[in-house]
Amino acid sequence: MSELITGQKRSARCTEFTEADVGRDVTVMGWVDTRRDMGKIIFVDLRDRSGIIQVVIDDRVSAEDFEKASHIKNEYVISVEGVVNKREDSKVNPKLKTGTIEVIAKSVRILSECDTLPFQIEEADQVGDQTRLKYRYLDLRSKSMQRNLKLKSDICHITRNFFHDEGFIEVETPMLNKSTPEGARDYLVPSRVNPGMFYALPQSPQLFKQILMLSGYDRYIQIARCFRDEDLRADRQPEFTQIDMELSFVDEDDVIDVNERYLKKIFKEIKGIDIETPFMRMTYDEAMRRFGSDKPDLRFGMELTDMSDIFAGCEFKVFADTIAKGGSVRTITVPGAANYTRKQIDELIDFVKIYKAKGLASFAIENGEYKSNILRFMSEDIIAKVVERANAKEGDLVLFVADTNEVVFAALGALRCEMAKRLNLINKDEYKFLWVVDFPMFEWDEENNRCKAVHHPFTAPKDEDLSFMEERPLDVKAKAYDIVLNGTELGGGSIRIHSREVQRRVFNLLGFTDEQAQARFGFLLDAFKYGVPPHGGLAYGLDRLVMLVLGLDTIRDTIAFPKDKSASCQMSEAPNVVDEKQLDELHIKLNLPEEQ
RNA sequence: GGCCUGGUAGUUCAGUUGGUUAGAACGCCGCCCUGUCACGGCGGAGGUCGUGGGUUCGAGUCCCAUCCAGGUCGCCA
Repeated sequence: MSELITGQKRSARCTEFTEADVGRDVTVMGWVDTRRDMGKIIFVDLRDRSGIIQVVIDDRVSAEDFEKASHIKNEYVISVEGVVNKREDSKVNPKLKTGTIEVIAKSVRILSECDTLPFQIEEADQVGDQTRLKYRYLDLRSKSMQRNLKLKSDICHITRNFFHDEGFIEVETPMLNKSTPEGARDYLVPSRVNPGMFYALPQSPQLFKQILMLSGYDRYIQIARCFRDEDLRADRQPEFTQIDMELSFVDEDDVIDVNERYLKKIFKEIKGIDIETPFMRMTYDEAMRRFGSDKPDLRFGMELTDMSDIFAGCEFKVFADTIAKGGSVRTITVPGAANYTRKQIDELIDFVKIYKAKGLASFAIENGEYKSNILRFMSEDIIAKVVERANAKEGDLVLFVADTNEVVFAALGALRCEMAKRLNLINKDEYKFLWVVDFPMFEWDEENNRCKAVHHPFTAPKDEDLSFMEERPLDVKAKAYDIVLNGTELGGGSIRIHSREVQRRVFNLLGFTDEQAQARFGFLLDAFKYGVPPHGGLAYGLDRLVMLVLGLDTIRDTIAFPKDKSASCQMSEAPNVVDEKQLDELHIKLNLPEEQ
């Protein structure tokens, strides 16, 4: 049975009624959240996106309508005409916003029935991901998903208002672009009218926003969809949304300043939290040295300590050799973990192996005694120095990793976070913002035996490093900055190169000939011949921002229709195969791997 | 591509050292109930234990392979 809405108009959403409406004739519509049938009286909790109001159906409706109502089940869509009634004190439900009132039905219509559900809506967030995503339309009815999407909408609204008030102009950039093989893999789109040619979906609006600066738009903002064909993670989707901006006639501090005010506003309006500005700033080098990470979580301590000078040339070959080869020995001091068992330490060893560390040495102070698997290699002098520098006290556990700096930082940086989690050292209500600045300009690409841009090739080097860029490229710092919140990178940006000369030098260092650079980024380089303002910008991952504000574990819970781990949509079954005919039109022949 | 964890009723899970007919909660179906709000009461249905193979007198449980899902490393200029 499916009745018409004809002649009815919804008075308001379920929880938009108050005691001021008592006595008023109203029409309410929504989904049946629960139904309590007492035989001659039926209670229905009617739900819409605003929440729940109780409807009472008894002999005040026609016999026909009562019969209808007795067959109502969960998630039926119904409409009820009735009168708002104030509940007696003993019948108030303090759990509902509308708990002091209810609607006494005069008539009931079943607008739509509902099959048996694959899962109960109120339990949706306990259901496995695959089932939730297959029936995403039901999952989206849940309180938590409705809250998440509403909050994301609010954040977008605040974002647009804030940047509009700051003089930013919102401009759309194209979805169909030229592919540039640098960086992440592109999603490709074949062009039917240009056989054999492909567009690429944007990984970010980077080049276009720089062009907009050159064209004089001065301050640009876009809430832009971006695409990257890389493997997925809990916090990574193949399509995601950036809050993308670019500003002209600025240096680093100007970009940082406007964004601190922006984040302050978001947290004030969304969470009611006053965030202190300016945020702390830390260079990349310091972040790596102290936390083993370029996105450190500052909500807890356990900083890394360099022990290399203490162990240089020591008896313990593993440490001594590592140091001699240019690596390092570093530690973290874990408070109150001296009683870790052999088994627990073994778990930690397995943990650091994920990050390529070959092992993990430990040193505990328990009941005034030293316990260590490397104690026999440590002289009293070394022990004293380690205890002092690690600031190790009774009950502490000092964990050592010896390897190349890269591996030591990765392993101890991750271990630091893991131990904080295990020891419950993280205050979930705390928000520690940090600007990580002065990223290196280049890193060495072993595979191609050349320099690679850490950020992207349009990032400006620090003014003071320009003079030695060709001699010592790996020492050059960039005018690049990341905004980090509680150990997650919320966004990043840089001041861009606006000098053709500097741009040419950077391309040369990256191993691009003028011709190659022209072939890939020609339109930008050409444009830059016609008067470029100094400019820079920043982009946030909107979905990640929402995830952090809401304290969610996965970015999927901030996206209405996300992809699963294999980048497929369980609901719509994208991607799918296409007709021969479609491929023929595109002049595409498939060359699939042989089925086993 | 590597590693880790998991896959048992519609859902979430339990299932002992391998041992009769695989359980619970919620949901679902039927009946009863005029103030419930996680309503309650009575009764009932529902499972090729992801798939294939192996070991065994006997496998949800052990072994091998494989598929699927999630996490993670690589990757993400």
